[in-house]
Amino acid sequence: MKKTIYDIAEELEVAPSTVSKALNDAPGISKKMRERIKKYADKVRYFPNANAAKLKTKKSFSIGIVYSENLGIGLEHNFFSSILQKFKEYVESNGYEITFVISNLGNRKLSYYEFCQQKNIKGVFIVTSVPDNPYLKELIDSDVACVTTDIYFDNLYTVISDNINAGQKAVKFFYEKGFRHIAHIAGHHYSLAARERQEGFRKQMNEYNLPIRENEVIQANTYSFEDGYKSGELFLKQPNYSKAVFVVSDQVAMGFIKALQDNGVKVPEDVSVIGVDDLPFSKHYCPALTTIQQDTTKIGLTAAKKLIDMMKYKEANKKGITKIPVKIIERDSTI
Amino acid sequence: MKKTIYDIAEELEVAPSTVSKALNDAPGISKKMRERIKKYADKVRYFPNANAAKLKTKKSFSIGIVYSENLGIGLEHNFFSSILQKFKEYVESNGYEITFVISNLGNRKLSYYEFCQQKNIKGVFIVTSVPDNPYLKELIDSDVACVTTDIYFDNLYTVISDNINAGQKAVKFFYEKGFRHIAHIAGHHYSLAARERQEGFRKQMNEYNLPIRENEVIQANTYSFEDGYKSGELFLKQPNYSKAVFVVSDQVAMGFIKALQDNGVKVPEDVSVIGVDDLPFSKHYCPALTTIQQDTTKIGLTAAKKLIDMMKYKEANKKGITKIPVKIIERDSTI
DNA sequence: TCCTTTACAGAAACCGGTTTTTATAGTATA
DNA sequence: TATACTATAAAAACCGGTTTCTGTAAAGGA
Repeated sequence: MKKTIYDIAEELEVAPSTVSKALNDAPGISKKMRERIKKYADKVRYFPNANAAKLKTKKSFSIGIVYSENLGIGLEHNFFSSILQKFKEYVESNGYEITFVISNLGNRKLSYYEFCQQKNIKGVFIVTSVPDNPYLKELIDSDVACVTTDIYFDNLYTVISDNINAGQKAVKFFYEKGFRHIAHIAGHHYSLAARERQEGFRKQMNEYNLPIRENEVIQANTYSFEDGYKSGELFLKQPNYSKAVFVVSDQVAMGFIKALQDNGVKVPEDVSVIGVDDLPFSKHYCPALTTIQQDTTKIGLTAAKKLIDMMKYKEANKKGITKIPVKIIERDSTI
Repeated sequence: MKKTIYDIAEELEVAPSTVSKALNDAPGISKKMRERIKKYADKVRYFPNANAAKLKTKKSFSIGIVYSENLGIGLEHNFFSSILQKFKEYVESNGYEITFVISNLGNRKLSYYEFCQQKNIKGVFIVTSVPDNPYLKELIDSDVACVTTDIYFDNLYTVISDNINAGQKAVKFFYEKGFRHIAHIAGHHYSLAARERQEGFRKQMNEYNLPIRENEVIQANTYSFEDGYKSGELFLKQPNYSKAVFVVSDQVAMGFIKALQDNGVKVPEDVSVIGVDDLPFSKHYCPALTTIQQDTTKIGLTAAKKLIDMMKYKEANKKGITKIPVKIIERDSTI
């Protein structure tokens, strides 16, 4: 049977409170007593009942993950899962555990905030590209520390790739290769990242005084291969299309390239394509994708550190933004 | 401030125990009283403190995930993460939540079993391909219900693809296309799935009385693209190599194919290749991969159902195996 | 009509910790 | 030496539920 603090106390012939204080390094205990108790507790591999402790202290070492699955991709989404993986590693190595914040627990419906209240969760990492959940606002406005990625909210700390710079870097890259006409396959406007990438694209085009052909700014409705393919077909219909294309993401870029290939247009010989992400698979695509790499390791780590700070030191600023630099990975989809 | 059961009791001028009984549908309460209390609790959005409840009842709606990250891939591993995703969806829709079982919590080292003890976790899903963790055995031998995938243990319930059949299906597929020489890129022997796929391969070859050229059973050390590439180079060195190759996984198959392509050997014109998995990217590879699809949805769901059963009904058999059927997806890497 | 059940609600104990309060030494101060 | 202070350990209260025990009024049976 599992030992309680009372067992320890009895076996050592001391008071339960003494045991508690000894194990928690609380004051009011002699060094000798503390060591005796610690040694014994170690020997019998005593572990405190977390529920009892949390009931009293209202503290918990849990960090919530709000992982929206609106698109049905969830953990299979490579970009998010790799951020989450790094996040998880960091917080776990700091003694926290992660819990998915869900909206039905033990057959009762509850909001994200209520879930956190119930579990004494003081900090959450919001990982979603679709900020349309009604529960989200309630959570953000509460006293729960929140960090997010890929979306902005007022009063919320965001860790995100420098997407504007991503757009700029893509244009710069093409410009330096001598291209003067550059097309853009954009993402849906509900995606912040997509909007910013387009913004960066436009900014840098203007900087270089390059004309933007609006018919060559084509919007892909989702981040999918299929919508990339469609955008490729649409692109080919444009008269005298550009020879350089900046695509909002690698996944879309792959579909886009496939459409070109299926229509006899060669990449990179006829058209150069650059994507964004650097998914594990991007380097194995044919052609291997030139892309603007998102640093998922750094995003996950930064988010984790920030969140733990916010939870530890109440005074840490609860809003703001950290932009994670991106870099170009040149491969074979560009000349 | 969050309401407690005492607040409710006071406001309704009844005893706390009465409130508890009413909300839990426990006997000994009149219908009228029960409804009055429930209605009021609903109105003020009362939610019980989970820690207090768990402290007393020792029940929890947590399911542990032992997610081994020895290879540093963790959640980014597509096959596992997609199983996990389905598992998660199912258990969550049944009112459970998932918790990652970790070995340091709040700065204390503890074994998987101790973690579960502490958190009152009664069931875990073990997702790992490398069963070398010393903590694992302790957990499996304990009273915690365990379900796993992709590894076998005595006294443990396993949900796994029918890998032997996968090997057989691959050989059959080639045989029916007229191939009589079939090579196999095998996985490392520590992987159960890899061993079984090879077993199926050999079994079916024997069935057809086809000779197995042992020099064409090449072992890839890991499931990586890179090792696939290496095995491709090695394969090409074999004199008069076969025109049909069954590769242990899609990832390895992609590397394998790349090696052939880089050496001027065309797939499928010169060599037909079939993999196993059907990763999200497999259909986008060039050539699109013919593969034996693992049904991750069914694996995840089956594991979830089984585990919940085991937790609910103690008598449910704790060991056994469910083999999930696989099916061939024919694409462009085979003639 | 009187006694025994039964139904229901309240009181109290309990889960296993933590924290506050109290008691008792031993030590310092006057 | 008497008193005040400190350090330490025990006792008790508490966190917020659940469960058991108790008491009482109404219903049922003789």
